[in-house]
Amino acid sequence: MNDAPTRTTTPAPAPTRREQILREAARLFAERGFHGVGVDEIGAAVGISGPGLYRHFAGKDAMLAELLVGISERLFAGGQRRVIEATSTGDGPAAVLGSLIDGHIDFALDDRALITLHDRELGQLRDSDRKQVRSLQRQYVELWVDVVRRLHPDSGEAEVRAAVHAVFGLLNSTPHLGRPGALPGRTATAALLRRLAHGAFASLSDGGPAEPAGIPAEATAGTTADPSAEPSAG
Amino acid sequence: MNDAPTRTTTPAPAPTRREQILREAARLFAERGFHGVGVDEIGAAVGISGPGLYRHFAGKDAMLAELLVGISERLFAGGQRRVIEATSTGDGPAAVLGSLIDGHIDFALDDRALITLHDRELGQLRDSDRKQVRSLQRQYVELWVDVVRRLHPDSGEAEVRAAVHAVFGLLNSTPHLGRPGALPGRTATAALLRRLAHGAFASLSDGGPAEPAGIPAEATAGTTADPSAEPSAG
DNA sequence: CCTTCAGGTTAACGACCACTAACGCCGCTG
DNA sequence: CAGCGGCGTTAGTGGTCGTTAACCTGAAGG
Repeated sequence: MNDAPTRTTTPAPAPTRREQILREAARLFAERGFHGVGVDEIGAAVGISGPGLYRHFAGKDAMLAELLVGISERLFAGGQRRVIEATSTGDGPAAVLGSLIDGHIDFALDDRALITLHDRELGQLRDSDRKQVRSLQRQYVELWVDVVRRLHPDSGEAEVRAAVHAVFGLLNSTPHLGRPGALPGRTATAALLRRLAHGAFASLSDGGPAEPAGIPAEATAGTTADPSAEPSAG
Repeated sequence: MNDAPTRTTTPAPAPTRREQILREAARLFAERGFHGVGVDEIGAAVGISGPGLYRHFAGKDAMLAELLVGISERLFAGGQRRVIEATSTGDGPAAVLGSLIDGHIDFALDDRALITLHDRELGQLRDSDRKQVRSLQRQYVELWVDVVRRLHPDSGEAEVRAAVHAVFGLLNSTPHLGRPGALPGRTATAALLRRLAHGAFASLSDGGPAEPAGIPAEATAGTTADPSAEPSAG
C-alpha cells in the first residue's frame, strides 16, 4: 500500500532498520526459499518479532519485490556505468567486456544471496514487479550482447545471447563453492572466474569442438555456422 | 514413513502412473518451487485429484526425494559409465572430459526441470535423503575433478573443483534460454554449450587475464585484499 | 503535563494445505 | 458368484502462516 518511509529527517546513509531487515530476509530466502521462511524468522533475525515487520513493509511479498527490483537495478546501472566509462576512455570491446565481467564477479561475490534469489524466486512476484525485473534483466543482458557481438561479429545474435546467459550461469555459481576451504580467498576466486569467463567467450571465435566427443560428425552438420539468428520476438 | 511400493508385481517398463506423476511434479516444482505447488495441482496435472497421489507416494516430500535422488544417481552413473568407456578405449583425458561434457549437456537439455530442482530444493529433503544426494553429487564432481586435474596438472585441486562447479553452472543455464526460438535447435544449443565449456576449461592452463580489466581502482577497492572470507553457509 | 507518533508487543483470525478417513468402483482370481 | 485388492473419490482435520487488531512505551515538542 505504501512505500515512502525511506526518507526520514536526513538522507541518512546510516544502516537503517529497513536495510537490516532486507539483508536478513535475503539471506533466509536464499537459504530456504521464499515460501520456506516465515515472517517470525525474519523478525527474529533482526531482533524484533513477527508482525513488527509490518511497520516497515507492506508484507512479505513487498520485501522480496524490493530485493529483486533493487538488485536488478544495481546490476543494470553498474553494467551501464562500466560500459560508458570503458568506452569513453577509448577502450576496445575486449576491455569493455572485461569490465563487465569484473563487475558481475564483484556482484556475485558480494551479494551471493541476492544473485541466488534473482533467478530463483522471480515467479513469486506480482505481475508488475516481475515485469520490471525482467525488463531490467533484459537490458542488462543487452549490454553484454552488444559488446560480445562487437568482439565476435561472425556469431549470430541468438548464439551470443545464449552464450551470455551461459556465462551468467558460470559466474553465478559462487553460491555452490562456499564449502569449507573451497578456495584460498576472494581474490583467487575472482581471478578464476574471470579466466573461465574469458575462456568461454573466447571459444566463440576459436572454432572449438563443435561435435560430440568421439562421435562421427553427422547430426551436427550446419550448426557451427548458423547465423539464421531469428529470435522470435519475445 | 514408508517407501516400499517401488516394486509391484512386475518390473513393468511401461510408462506407469507413478512416472507420470513424477514427471509432472518435477515440472511444477521447477516452475513454482516445492512449497509453491499443492498436491491438488500435481494430481490435476495427471488427471486424478488431490489425495489420490497418496496411493503412489507416501507424501509430497517423498516425490521430491525420489526426484532428487533419482537424478543424482543417474548423473553419477552416467558419468561413471562414460569415464570407464572412454578410458577403456585408450582415449586420453581430453576425450574423457569431452564425453563427460557431452553427457552433462544431454542431461541438461533433456531434464531441465530436474537439473533446476537439483540445486534449488535440496534443502527441503529429510536429512538422510539430503545426505545421499550430496554424496552422489560429490562423487560426480570427483569424476570431473580427476580428469580435469589430469588435463591441467599445474592447477591446484581447489581451483579445479571450483572450475568444475562453475562449468556446471554454465551447462545448467539451459533453463534460462529455453524460451521460444532461443536458438535454432537442440543440436545448435548443445554445440554452443560444448564449445563454451571447453573454452572455459582451456583457460585453466592458458594463463588468461588474472587481474581486473583496466578500471580505476575504486569500485574494486578492498577486493584485492585477501579476507579469507569463509561464510559458514550450511 | 499532555499529545503525538514511530516502532514495538501479544492475541486472534482466516486461509491454505498436507494428510487421513471412509467409502465406491472394477477387474481379477477361485 | 464371492471376495479382494488396486486405484480413485469426497469430506474432514490439524497445523502452519500471513496478516490484522488492539494495546504499550518512550522520546520529542510546546
